[in-house]
Amino acid sequence: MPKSLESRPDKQRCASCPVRERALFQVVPEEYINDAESNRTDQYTLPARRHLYEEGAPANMAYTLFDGWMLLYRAHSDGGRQGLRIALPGDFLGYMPPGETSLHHSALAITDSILCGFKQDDLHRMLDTHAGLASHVTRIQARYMASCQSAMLGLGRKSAEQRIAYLIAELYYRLHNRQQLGADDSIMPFPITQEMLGDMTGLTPVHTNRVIRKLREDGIFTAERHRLVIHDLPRLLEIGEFTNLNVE
Amino acid sequence: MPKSLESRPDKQRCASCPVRERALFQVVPEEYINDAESNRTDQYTLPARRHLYEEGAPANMAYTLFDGWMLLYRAHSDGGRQGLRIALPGDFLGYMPPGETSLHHSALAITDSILCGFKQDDLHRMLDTHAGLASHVTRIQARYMASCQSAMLGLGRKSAEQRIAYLIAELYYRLHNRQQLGADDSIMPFPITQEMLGDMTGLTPVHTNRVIRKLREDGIFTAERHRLVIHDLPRLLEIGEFTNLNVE
DNA sequence: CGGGTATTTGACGACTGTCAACGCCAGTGG
DNA sequence: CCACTGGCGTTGACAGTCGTCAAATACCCG
Repeated sequence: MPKSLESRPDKQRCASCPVRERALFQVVPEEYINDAESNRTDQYTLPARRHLYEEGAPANMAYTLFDGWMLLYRAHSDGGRQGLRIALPGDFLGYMPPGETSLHHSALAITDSILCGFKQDDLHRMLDTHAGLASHVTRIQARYMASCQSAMLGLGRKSAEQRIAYLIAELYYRLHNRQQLGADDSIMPFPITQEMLGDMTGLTPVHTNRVIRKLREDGIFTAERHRLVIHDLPRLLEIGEFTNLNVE
Repeated sequence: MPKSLESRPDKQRCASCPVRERALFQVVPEEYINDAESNRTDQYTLPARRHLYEEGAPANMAYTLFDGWMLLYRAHSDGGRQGLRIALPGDFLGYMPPGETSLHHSALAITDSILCGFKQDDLHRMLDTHAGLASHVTRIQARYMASCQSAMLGLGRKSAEQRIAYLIAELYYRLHNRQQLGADDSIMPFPITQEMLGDMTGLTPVHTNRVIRKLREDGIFTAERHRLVIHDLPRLLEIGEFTNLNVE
C-alpha cells in the first residue's frame, strides 16, 4: 500500500457507495465481502494530486474507484506523460494478471477520491474459482481494450482538434451513462487541467490550449476552470468522429 | 463467418497444431472440444491479403491463430489505418464481450494463415461456467492491454525512429519467446510491408521508409523483403526504449 | 516478359513542438 | 488587508518533424 494512502479507521463498507451497481464489488462473492476477519475490502481516501500507485511499484492491490477522477498514465523518458485513461467513479484500476509483479502505469488523483481496495492475490484466487467474477472482469477488460484501441486510432491518425473533440465527447458520454450530469446536461464537471488533456491526447499543453481556443471560437464548447459547457454536441461528435458505440 | 474464409473439409483438429501449448484452445474444456456433433472448433485456412473479419461485422466468432501473421487495425475516415496489433501464432483474436454485437477492428492476413474458430456464444457460456477459462482469458486480455498501453505511449510521445525501433524489438522478443527464430536469432522472418509498419506506428509509408533507411545507415538493422537482420540489438532496444517486461 | 505492388527519393508545406513571456487566480502568510 | 507565491492559462515567434505530392526504380507473380 502506498504510504500516501490513508485507510479509514472506521472501515466503512463499500456497499454504501452510490456507484455500487457499476462496480466490480457487485460481483465479488459474499463470503469475500463479509470476511470481516481479514479486512480485505477496505475503503481508502486519497486527496487530489496524490498518486494511488506509480509505475514499477509492486502490484499488490487493485481498486474500484468509488468517487473522484483519476489519471492513469505512463511516463516517457523525456519526462512527458502519456495519459492512458481518465478513471471515473465505478472504474476498476490496477489489476495485473498473476505473474506480473509490478505495475505498468501510474495512477494520480485528479480530485479527492474514494477507493475500495482488493488484494491482487485474493482476486487471482477468486478469478480461478468464481466463474461469474472472472467473466465480469473479462467484460470490463474487453471494454477497456476497445477504449484503448480508439485512443490508438486517435493518437496515430487524428489531428489535434479531432483528438480533443473525441476526448471531450467520450467524457461526456461516460458521465451521461453514469447519470453524473445535472439537469442541464450540456454542462459537465471538468476538474482536468489543460496539461492533463494534453497528456491524454499526446499534445503539449501549449498546443492543447490553442486547440481549445479554436474550438471555443468555433462555438463547439467552452472549457472553464471546473466545468465545461458544450454548445454544439452534434458538431463535437462530428469533429471527433465519435460514435458512442464503444463507451461503457 | 466471412465468405473469404474456407473451412477445411477434413475438419482437422487444432490439437495437432504446433502452438497448441500457448493457445486458448489449451484450456477449453474437454467436453467442448470433443463435441463432434456440433463441429464447433473448426480449423480454417486464410490466404494472405484476405480479411478474416472487418470492422462493423457481426461478432459471431473468435479465433486462435495457429499459423501465420495477421494485422489487426482500425480504419480512419480519411482512408488511413491505425494498426492495433500484429497477431502471431498463438494469439487470440476477435473476442467481444456479451452484448457487443459488432467488431471494432478488422483482421487482415499478412501471410497465409491457419486459425481455429470458436463461436462467441459458446465462449460466453463457457466463461460463465468454467472459471479456469475465464481466468485464462482475463490474463490474455491483461497482457494485450499492457501492449496496447505501450503502443499508446509510443504513438503519443515517441519519435518516428523510436516507434519503429520499439516495434521491431517487440516483434523480435515475441518471436523469440515463442521459439520461432532459427539458430541465428539475429535473423527474423519479416512478411510485413513498410506500409503496414507505418500503419502500426502511425506514420506514412514514405516517412516509414526514411526512418528505416536511417536505422540501416546507423547499423541497427536491415529490413529486406521477407526477413530482417538485427545488427545491433542493444542499440535497437535503447533507441526504442524497449524493456521486455511487458511482452508475452 | 509484363503489370501490379512495394520501395525509394526529392521538393515542399503544414501541423505541432519549443522557448519565452505575461496574466490570472487561489491560497498563504505577514 | 495586502503582498507574495506558485500553479495554470494564454499568446507570439520560430523551428522541426512529419505529411503530401510526384516520380522513378525495384521486385514479384502470372
